[in-house]
Amino acid sequence: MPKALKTHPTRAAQQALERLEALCLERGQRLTRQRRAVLCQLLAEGRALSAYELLERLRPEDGRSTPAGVYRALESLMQAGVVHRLESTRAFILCEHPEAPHTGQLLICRGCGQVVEAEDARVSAATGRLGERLGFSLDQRVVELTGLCGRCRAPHAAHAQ
Amino acid sequence: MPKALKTHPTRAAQQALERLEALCLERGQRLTRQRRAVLCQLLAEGRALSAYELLERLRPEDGRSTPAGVYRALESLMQAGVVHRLESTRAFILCEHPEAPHTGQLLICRGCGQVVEAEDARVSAATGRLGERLGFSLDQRVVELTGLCGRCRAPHAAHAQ
DNA sequence: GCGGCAACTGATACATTGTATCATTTGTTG
DNA sequence: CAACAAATGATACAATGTATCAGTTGCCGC
Ligand SMILES: [Zn+2]
Ligand SMILES: [Zn+2]
Ligand SMILES: [Zn+2]
Ligand SMILES: [Zn+2]
Repeated sequence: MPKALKTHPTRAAQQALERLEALCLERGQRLTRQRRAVLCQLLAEGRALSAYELLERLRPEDGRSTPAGVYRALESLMQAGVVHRLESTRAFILCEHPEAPHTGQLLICRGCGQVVEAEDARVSAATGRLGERLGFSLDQRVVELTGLCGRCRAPHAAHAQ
Repeated sequence: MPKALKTHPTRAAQQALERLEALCLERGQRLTRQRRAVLCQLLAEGRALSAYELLERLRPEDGRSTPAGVYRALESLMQAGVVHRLESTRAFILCEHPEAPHTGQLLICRGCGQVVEAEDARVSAATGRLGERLGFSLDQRVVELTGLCGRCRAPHAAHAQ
């Protein structure tokens, strides 16, 4: 009788979690204890985490977590389209727009670690056409733009969190 | 008296090597034995290699090569703009257009491993504008498009090389 | 050429990230 | 409940990348 792991999410987070869980099921992924736990942690953290950072956070609640387990859970969640992997930082983050599966762009701030997910039509069109022009049929598009976000670039602004 | 490593490049490769070496020097990188050796191997191989594949190939000629040494050489060559790192495969490849430092796009074939480097104005413009729109000042743009190249997609074509 | 200094190297150890394997457990289906 | 596929637990290992520090090398001005 494996009950859900104890977490204390806010009401909104709870709803977000349910929405993500529904999407996983719709897309043919079983939603198991480990997968739910990974989802919870990513939601609670609100930023990108490495697989081993996830593991650290899961261990206290489930001493049986292992690297392989975490990677397997992440694999399933990426399959379901609710998690993305950041290739340039080797981290994982919740999808911000999981309703429709998509090929997005990720903007990563060096300063605060913030990741913003975009779905820019011009970028998508341009990369698609580039593939065509060079005779490639693309099945994965990694677009990761790194720099400083507005807040981190502001000259002497108080660090408003 | 560390003489240059023994390699037997073609005449054309030799010229390419000299051109790359000149660029490294122009851009303020010392061109040492290890760096030259890494450059040679990448040129000889003509495809992307992981740091440890490079190490395997360097060891026979220079038993003192170490992972740290290879990574340091690669770091310098990337600084000089003559080598790129493929984030999505964790490999390194010679730049095809090293004359002008650039933010290019890489197309990677799953079938044959071929990497094609592009400098598409529309993609560059679109990613640049996306960054601006979201208030980011970008300093790195990773655009890696993976799929099947024309040859690998050809239905029953003979494997013409 | 020669001293002095910064950059680079060699050596070693270690840190991080990701997989393989296989016996066991769990969930679903009939 | 039986049977089967999927997922897990446990363990070990593979692949990728860094830290440290003593010693060496290349460069620059004399
Ligand atoms: Zn997304
Ligand atoms: Zn920021
Ligand atoms: Zn290039
Ligand atoms: Zn191909």
